[in-house]
Amino acid sequence: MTITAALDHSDLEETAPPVAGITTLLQALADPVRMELLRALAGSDQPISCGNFRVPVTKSTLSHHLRVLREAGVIEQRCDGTRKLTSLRRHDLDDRYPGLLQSLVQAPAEPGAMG
Amino acid sequence: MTITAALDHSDLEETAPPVAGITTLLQALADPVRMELLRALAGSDQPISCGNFRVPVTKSTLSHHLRVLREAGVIEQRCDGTRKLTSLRRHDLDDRYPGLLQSLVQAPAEPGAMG
DNA sequence: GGTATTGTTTGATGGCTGTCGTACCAGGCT
DNA sequence: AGCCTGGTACGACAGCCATCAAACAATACC
Repeated sequence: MTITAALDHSDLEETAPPVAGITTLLQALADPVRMELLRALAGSDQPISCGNFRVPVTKSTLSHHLRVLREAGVIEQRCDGTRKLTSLRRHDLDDRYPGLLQSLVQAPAEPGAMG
Repeated sequence: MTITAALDHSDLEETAPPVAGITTLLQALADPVRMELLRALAGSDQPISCGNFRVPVTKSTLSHHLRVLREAGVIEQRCDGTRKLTSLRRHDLDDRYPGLLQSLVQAPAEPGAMG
C-alpha cells in the first residue's frame, strides 16, 4: 500500500474524529450535565474554556464529560496557552444528523443540572 | 386545595403520562434495541405487537425496553385480546420536542441492533 | 527557579441498567 | 377443564458509568 495523503483533508485542522453513530451520540447526550454543556456551547458563538462552564461537578468530572462529548464527535477542543477552548462541531453534526442539534438545544432545559 | 378535574383532560383516553424531560427521553432512546423499536414504530402507520418486533432479545428484555419507552412517554400500549398493541406517540413527541422525532428516525441505522 | 492556573489521568466507589431465566397472569382456543 | 399464546414481574448477575479525591502535567507569570 502506498503512502497516501487521504487523511490530510486540508491544511492545519487537527483531524477531528468523525461524528459517532446515533446510539453513541444519544448516549453522550443522555446526561443532564452534558446537556447543559451542549446548551452553553450552542448558546455562545465563541469557544468556552473549562472554567467557564457552570456545572455543579468537580473539574475531573467535567473533564470526563468533555471527553465523552469529544469522542462522540460533539465538540472539539483547541489548546490556547494554559486553557483549552471547547467549541461545538455544529457543521459536522448538522451534516450527519440534520435538524437534531437544533431540536435538542431548543428543548426546554430541566432544573437540576445546574447548581 | 379543592378537588379539581384538571387531570380529566377529555373523554376516554387512558391518561397517558406526559412525555418525559429531555434527559430522560434521551436516556430512553440511547440504546440500540430501543432505537430499533423506534424505527419500526415510526416506519409503520399501524400499531405493532410485541411478537412482531424483530430484535435479538428475550421477550422479558423486550418487555423491559417497551416499559422504558412507555414511561418516557415515547409509546403507548393498548390491550387487544391477548395482544398488546404498541404505537408511537408522534403528536405528543412533536408537540414537546418539535423536529426531534423526525431527525432521529431519519438518522442512519447502525448495524448490530438487529439479529 | 518557584508558583499559580488549567486540565488530565488514575484509582475507587456506589449506583444504575441491560440481559436472562423462571415464574406468573390473562385471553382465547379446543 | 385443559392448553397454548402473548406479555409481565421478579430475582440475579455482569458490566458500565457518574462522581470524587489525589496525583500529575503543562503553560504562564513573577
